[in-house]
Amino acid sequence: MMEHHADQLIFRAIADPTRRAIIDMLSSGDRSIGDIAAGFDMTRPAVAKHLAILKDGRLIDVEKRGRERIHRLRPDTLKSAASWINQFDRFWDDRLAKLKEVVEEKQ
Amino acid sequence: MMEHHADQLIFRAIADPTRRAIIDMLSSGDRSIGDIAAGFDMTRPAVAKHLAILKDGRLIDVEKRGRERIHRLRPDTLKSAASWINQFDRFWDDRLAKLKEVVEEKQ
DNA sequence: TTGACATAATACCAAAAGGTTTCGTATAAA
DNA sequence: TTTATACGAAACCTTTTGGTATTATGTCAA
Repeated sequence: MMEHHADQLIFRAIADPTRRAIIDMLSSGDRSIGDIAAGFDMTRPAVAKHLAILKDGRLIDVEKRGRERIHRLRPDTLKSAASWINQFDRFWDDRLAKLKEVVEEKQ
Repeated sequence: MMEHHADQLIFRAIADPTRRAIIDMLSSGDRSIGDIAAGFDMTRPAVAKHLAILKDGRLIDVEKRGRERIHRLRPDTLKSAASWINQFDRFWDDRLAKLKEVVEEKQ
């Protein structure tokens, strides 16, 4: 089951809780680095690093507007991660069905 | 949007490509550490550490059987990660619909 | 009982991650 | 034109991560 390099960048991007919080924040509207940093107890360069990693994972796009950089969540990329996770749906169903059988037997 | 510590352990567990490969491997059957290590170019202690992290994230269960430890994928835990990702479904749909509008306007 | 085997536990190492401070540059505003 | 602002980039520090090698322990098998 060979995996693409791009997938690894996505998983790396969502591995950090700060970056997931940034994703949550951007889902309610586009923001500059300063706006985002204001929501965290962290310096701007630190936030900028997180944003660079999110950009590497193609989870956000950046648009230069005047002296600001507006960060916008991409509407598609997270689906790659979702699809890996969802391949276990059949596994879950099978296992939970077996568990149900065992439980019902014991009654 | 406060997040549970347990969630962080799950994301940490799936962040590493070796651990995702182990998850894939275990989805086709339970295995001992030695079995798993045979599938990787890596020493047994290294694999054992990955398994410990997967266990912390409650993605696998371990059963002591004789002198072996059998590792079994849990059928439920990955759903927490899936649910975080899936909360963006509405966002994707909205954005893609808007993109479609823009594209059609330009034609 | 003795030897082989599966794993645990520990110590150790290099590289990556996550943060800071400092300084430089481009743009906006006075 | 001068000043303030938003950001980039680099240097640096500390902790975590992912790996190794080594040694110890418990269990099976001859």
